[in-house]
Amino acid sequence: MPNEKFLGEFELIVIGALMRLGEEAYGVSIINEIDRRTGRDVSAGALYATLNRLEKKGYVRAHMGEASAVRGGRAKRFFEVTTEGRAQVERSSVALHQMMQGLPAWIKGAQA
Amino acid sequence: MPNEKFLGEFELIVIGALMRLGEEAYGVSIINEIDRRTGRDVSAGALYATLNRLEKKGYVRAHMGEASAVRGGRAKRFFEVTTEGRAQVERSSVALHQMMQGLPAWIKGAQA
DNA sequence: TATATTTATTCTACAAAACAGAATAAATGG
DNA sequence: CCATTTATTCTGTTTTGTAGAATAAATATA
Repeated sequence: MPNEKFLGEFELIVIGALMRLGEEAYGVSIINEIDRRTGRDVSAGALYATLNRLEKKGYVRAHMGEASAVRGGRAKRFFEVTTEGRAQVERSSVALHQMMQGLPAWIKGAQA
Repeated sequence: MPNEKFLGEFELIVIGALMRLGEEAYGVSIINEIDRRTGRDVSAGALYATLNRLEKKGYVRAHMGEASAVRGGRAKRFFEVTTEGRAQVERSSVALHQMMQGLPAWIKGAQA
């Protein structure tokens, strides 16, 4: 029984943010990136819950940052997408596009 | 506080199927269309639950079909996307694309 | 060196979405 | 009538999505 599941909508958004941020991806920067790109106001709790689930599933990997805070404050936990995670994004991407491609409501979004 | 929510991943898939099927959209044909396009094996229960939820939110509208079954069997319940529903697809589409556009895992899906 | 401040993550709880399988319904051919 | 066919509804569970309070760790400073 091969991999049968697809990523959820928010999971996709979160992984997208990780991919864009690269090295810089941690809690606050992820929240900001999502807000910048989608106008979505994500709470910390919501984000970490999703991040932890994705980690448990092996789609993202985490590591603690150096204690190099410039101004005070707790250490950061950085995240990156795994190869598995990337594959899942592709799977979901394909499914979504196969279903939506050519539909006006979808295309319009694509070029906005 | 205007409309702040986005469609779920499966909701998007289902509405996509409705848009493609047009007049022909009802339980079984929707399940088949989703399978054809995404390889996803959707159970009747899962589909109707989603359809009903979307109806409650005003994103799809339903009407019973004529009693014109060719071979026996219960009447069909046909579904169509509302203007509101179409707008929601667009909203989700924009958000998703803003976040994913340009990422290899997303683009690859688009042209597959 | 206490403690206020800053930055960030974890915890707790709950609502919504996704999903399966059994039950039920309605139609018709025999 | 009753078996068969086609389709929807019901019931229950798991997974995702979400917020807000609590907690943690670091540093500046009184």
